[in-house]
Amino acid sequence: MKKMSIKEVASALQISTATVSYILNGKAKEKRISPELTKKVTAFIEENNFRPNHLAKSLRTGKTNVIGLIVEDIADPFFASVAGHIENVAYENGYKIIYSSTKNDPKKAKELIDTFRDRNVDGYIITPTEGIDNEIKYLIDSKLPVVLFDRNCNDLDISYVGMNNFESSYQAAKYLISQDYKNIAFVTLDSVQPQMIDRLLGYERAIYENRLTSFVKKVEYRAAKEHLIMAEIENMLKTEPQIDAIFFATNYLAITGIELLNRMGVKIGEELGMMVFDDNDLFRIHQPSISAIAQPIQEMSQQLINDLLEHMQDTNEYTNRTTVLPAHLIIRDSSSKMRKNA
Amino acid sequence: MKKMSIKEVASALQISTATVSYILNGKAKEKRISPELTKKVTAFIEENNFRPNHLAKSLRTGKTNVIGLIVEDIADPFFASVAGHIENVAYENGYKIIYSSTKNDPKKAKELIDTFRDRNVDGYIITPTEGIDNEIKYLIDSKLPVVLFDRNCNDLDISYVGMNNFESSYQAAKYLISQDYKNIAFVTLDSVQPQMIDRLLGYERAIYENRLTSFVKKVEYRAAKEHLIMAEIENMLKTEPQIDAIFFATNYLAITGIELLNRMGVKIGEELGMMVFDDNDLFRIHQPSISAIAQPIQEMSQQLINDLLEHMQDTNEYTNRTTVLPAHLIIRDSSSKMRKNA
DNA sequence: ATTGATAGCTTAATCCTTTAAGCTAAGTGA
DNA sequence: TCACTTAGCTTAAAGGATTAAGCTATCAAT
Repeated sequence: MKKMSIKEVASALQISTATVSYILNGKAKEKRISPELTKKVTAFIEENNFRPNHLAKSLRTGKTNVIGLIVEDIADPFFASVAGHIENVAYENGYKIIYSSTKNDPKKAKELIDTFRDRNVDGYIITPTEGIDNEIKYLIDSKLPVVLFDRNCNDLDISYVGMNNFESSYQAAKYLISQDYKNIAFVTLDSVQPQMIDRLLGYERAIYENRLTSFVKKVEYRAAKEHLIMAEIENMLKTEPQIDAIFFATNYLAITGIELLNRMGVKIGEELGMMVFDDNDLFRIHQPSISAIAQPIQEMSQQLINDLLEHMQDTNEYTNRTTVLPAHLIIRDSSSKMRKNA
Repeated sequence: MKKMSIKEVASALQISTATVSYILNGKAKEKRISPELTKKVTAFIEENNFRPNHLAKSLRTGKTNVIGLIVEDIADPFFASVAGHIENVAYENGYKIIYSSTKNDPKKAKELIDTFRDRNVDGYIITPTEGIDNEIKYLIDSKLPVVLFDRNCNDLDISYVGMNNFESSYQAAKYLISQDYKNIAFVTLDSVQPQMIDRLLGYERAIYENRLTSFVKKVEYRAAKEHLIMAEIENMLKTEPQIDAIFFATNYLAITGIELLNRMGVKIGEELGMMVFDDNDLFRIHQPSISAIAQPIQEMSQQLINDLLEHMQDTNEYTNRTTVLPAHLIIRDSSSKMRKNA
């Protein structure tokens, strides 16, 4: 059973395809199609369950009603959650989402942007990798709606939604200090990503302001190499036994770290304070529970998709905006003064 | 800078669009285009960075190279992980993925299938909701490649990939029994989804085989209603104090349950054995660590996308297959005899 | 010289919509 | 009666590819 075309609808009703098209697109009045005919056509379409061919429509109009979502890794709960939120709003507005993961590989990121261009997506949501500014600039120059997310490209005039990494990190570190921790280590990725650098700087500012010593451990993250990370952290703790708290710059570093500490028999909270960037069920449920900086996922997603929709609606009037949302500092047991009782 | 069309390529080189098209599609030899001309055209295309319009191509050929992925919730780590695996393989084969979440709402699921049809996706991966058999049957009847996932529709002749819920549940319950737990409660959703029923039946079989008493608690899951679930579980534990182990039928039920038990001060592992369907970082790291049945995500995803690709490659030769993969029973501290020392 | 085959292309229909421009009949005003 | 409007459509080009069928020149064989 082949799909019906607008042509068949037209010939069945002995009218032209233009008329059908106008009616389909709600331009009946504007094009002065009589209400009677409009009703007749609508009824026929309903009855025969006719659905216009989206491809032909897109070819003609240049609009696909598809949003391209390029994230670091769709399997990461953070990005998956964003994908979920975005989807809700997008679907309400008639947009579908096509996703892909860069795995933080600039080459793959470039390919993805190219592919999405080829596919004529109407708008882009991108977590940029390093060295991808040119591709993004190219999109902007082509007047294509783009919103960056999670990481900014400082040199571009473009919409961006993210959180205040520097400030949150600074506040979190300050909180640890207020709890009388004196030697706070910062475990982060060996990365030049702006958000990672901001997190580090926020920590360092709090440390310097309080005339404390900074202990920064940069580890290289590679899938399935957790034991290497553990070794590095263990080594740091042994070399610098004065460390009394650890601030993890990411979720998965913390998970690896917690596993190590459990294995080492170090009592989190009592012997070692802890703070983590990016919350997780695990941190809430762990005993003792672990303090975290929760990204405002819901708010960011909402802003993201709103910006993009607005941009897609009127490409000319839209002006870029940078939205930096505050994170939620969630204080739990791992960073309380509990350890003093030890 | 408008995008170049095949027409412009042709006229620039003073040849016909057909020639260009044949060369683009690797049919140069077959169509006896001379190697010189082929080279010339390839060079021109390369130089001017010409990329054919995918929409036009799709309109003509009827192929979009897009796979529709319909899951319960893309934000759920399980489905997100599947999405990640599928993406890898799909992209290698030139397919893009468009996703959406049913939220287990049959009405939404139907709409999604319709929308994907409208968009001419080449193949479908679906976690069906209840009452959606007709829509899926319609897809099959239209010779569209579909692979079901996670939950089967028993009445349809269709490819399916899932795990052995009954067997895994049975084995897990048997393991608990072997550890001398005598009163094992099963906490599950009040759902008629086949995989949930299988999990329950697996548990019950192990219970009956060992002449034990079954304690089944069915709770209604609704977002942000965790406290209701907690109340129900707490009530059960108070009414039936003889319960010495809990088997949670899903990940998030267990997370809620653990939170409650921590709050109640019940010592997991020592006072109460525990087993969970569907693994999670949390269960590995929790102290004591919590036993779980890990879904074979990687294997399922691989099978899923392979089946679908094969089906899409030759719709006629392909025959449906049902793949039921074994789960991984991961024994951790929460279900060892440790409690006997208490 | 004629036929046939083959290499090496081209022509033009087709996929299905959208939409600017045009056409016809009826009604209005002078 | 004639010129103009207006209502209510229709015509046909365009969007950018694919592909069956056809065309021409060359060369070999008879």
